[in-house]
Amino acid sequence: MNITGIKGMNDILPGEIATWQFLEREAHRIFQTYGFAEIRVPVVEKTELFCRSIGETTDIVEKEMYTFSDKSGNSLTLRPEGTAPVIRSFIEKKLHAQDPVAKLYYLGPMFRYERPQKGRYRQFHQIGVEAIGVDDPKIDAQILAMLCDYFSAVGIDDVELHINSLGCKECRPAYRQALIDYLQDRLGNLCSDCQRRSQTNPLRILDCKVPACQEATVTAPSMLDHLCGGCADHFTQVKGYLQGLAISYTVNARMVRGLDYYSKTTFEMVTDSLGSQNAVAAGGRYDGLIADLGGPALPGIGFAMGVERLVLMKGTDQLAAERLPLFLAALGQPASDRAFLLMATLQRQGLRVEMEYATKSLKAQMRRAGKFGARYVLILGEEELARQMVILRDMDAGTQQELALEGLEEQLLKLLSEAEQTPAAG
RNA sequence: GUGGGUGUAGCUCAGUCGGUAGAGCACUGGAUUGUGGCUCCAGUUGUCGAGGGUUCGAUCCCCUUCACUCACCCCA
Repeated sequence: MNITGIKGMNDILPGEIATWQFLEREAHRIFQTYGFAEIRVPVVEKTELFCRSIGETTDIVEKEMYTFSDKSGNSLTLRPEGTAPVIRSFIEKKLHAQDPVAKLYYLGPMFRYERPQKGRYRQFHQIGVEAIGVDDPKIDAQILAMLCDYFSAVGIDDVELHINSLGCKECRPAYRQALIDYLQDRLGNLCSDCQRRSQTNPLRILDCKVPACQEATVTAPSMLDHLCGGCADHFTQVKGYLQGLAISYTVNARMVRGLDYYSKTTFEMVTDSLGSQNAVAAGGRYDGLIADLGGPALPGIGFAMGVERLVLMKGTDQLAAERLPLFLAALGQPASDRAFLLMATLQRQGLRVEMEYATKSLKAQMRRAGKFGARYVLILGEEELARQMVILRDMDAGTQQELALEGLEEQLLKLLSEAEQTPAAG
């Protein structure tokens, strides 16, 4: 039996890497435009970090973490999300001492032991953003604007922005109790999952997919009606700024977050093109988290995007591979050696060149050049070499010309840079 | 953790009412002694997911198992 990869952990193969690089490149470009700086934190942290930040009773902490002991007996965990490590670093490195506002982004693999399905894997990748130190609703709106900007930049428009407010530690407990009271005499109408949720996470019942549960809760109290003055004002201002920025959104009072640290503004970028894993990006405000982790009492807000889900939506055959400018076809060993040197010289000049390594028929080499989509093929034939010449074939026009071997590199570089100015139709 | 679906060539799949397999694409070569994309011709590729059972004989039937996949759950 061959050694196989691990369930739910995928290889990202050359054929799909162009999409990944594109999505990452656009993230770097846009986030930096908005003043965010990249931060890279380890993939492994002390287990305690995630227990304290995500919440001891969440599914992530209770049953989905890759936790193990290292050789000194420390309990370590592969990060299941990116916010906690970034905040840990922020506190530990005292980034707040240098600048009261920190705008950070990160990208990389996360790990959760879940049953894999479409858009959900055990090693998955997130691109995330954290803005720390600002409680003004302007930053909420700006984060959302940046998120929308990203989606339009990468050409994914089949998404909808949903926003909500979860209140704060002042107003949420009262709402939670009001909801529990409401559900008390309706428990019989709820699905078995929701009966369980009524004990563990009553807010979750609001976005249960079972129609009966939706019907049973149509008149349920809304968090938005129970926000305290500060939270209600904050949410109103966020919506106002979004309108000012012409960002369309849907208020979804039933949207809940899976991690305990969220407060006030929460949001999701959802789609119906991914099956059941419909959130392609999600986030929210986490005003208590930094203090909870032993740092200064600073507010924060952020989001994470699931890269696999972005890739699924973007597709991997959209981005055509850049065509090859030049392919070298050589006939005979001396010509092949010559071509090899020429290829190396041109590559050092920054030109992308390919050749056939084995000695094969010209037909086979031309076929290979065609497969690369080569713009030009340089044929180093034995007869021409004897005359100190080579043939340059224009693959689009089907024409060819002889070039002198002397000064060939300069001629090629000149010709190819001209061809680049006026790209022919593929 | 629970439930459904699927495992046959590198890929997408067909097939054998049980007699150890085929198509298209891809790949290689040829038609053009040294010229790609179109066309035509030829060729190569399989432990028929694994283990066991029934049988003269199993890729096909039965059992077990593993893998993949979708959904529940959960979430990016």
